[in-house]
Amino acid sequence: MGRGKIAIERIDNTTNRQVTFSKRRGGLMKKARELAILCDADLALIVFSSTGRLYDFASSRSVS
Amino acid sequence: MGRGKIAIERIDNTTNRQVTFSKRRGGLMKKARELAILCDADLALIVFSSTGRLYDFASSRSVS
DNA sequence: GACTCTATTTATAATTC
DNA sequence: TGAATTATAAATAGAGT
Repeated sequence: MGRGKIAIERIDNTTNRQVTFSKRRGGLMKKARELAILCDADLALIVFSSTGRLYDFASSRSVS
Repeated sequence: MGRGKIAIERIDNTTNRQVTFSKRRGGLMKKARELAILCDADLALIVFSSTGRLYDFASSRSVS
């Protein structure tokens, strides 16, 4: 989905893995938010980076 | 991202909303799985449809 | 390491079957 | 409904900053 095609397997290069994590995490959060709004769905998404940092999204109807 | 552009707001038509829910839920789950594999991240995704049905995904490292 | 850019791949809205 | 198709919008891989 970009200049080249990639296989879905662990990215060995650390820098590349971190860049991809940052980009795809943003995309995933955006799509989660869109699904919640478009379809009136209730959802929660929790992501931990490999360094242990936490990122999350929860639709407003979710228990927080 | 399809034949036409849509605004990110609740889809009023019930049939269309259910179809969109099914498609986007699948896409979101796929992207969650890819992020977990590509970036060695730990994540969990929980989705409730407006009818109360539950769908979830958790990477293998997640506590279940 | 967090930005931008853009050629491509991918997801999906509308449609057809 | 429900599954496939297809034209198009959106995400993103790789490169450059």
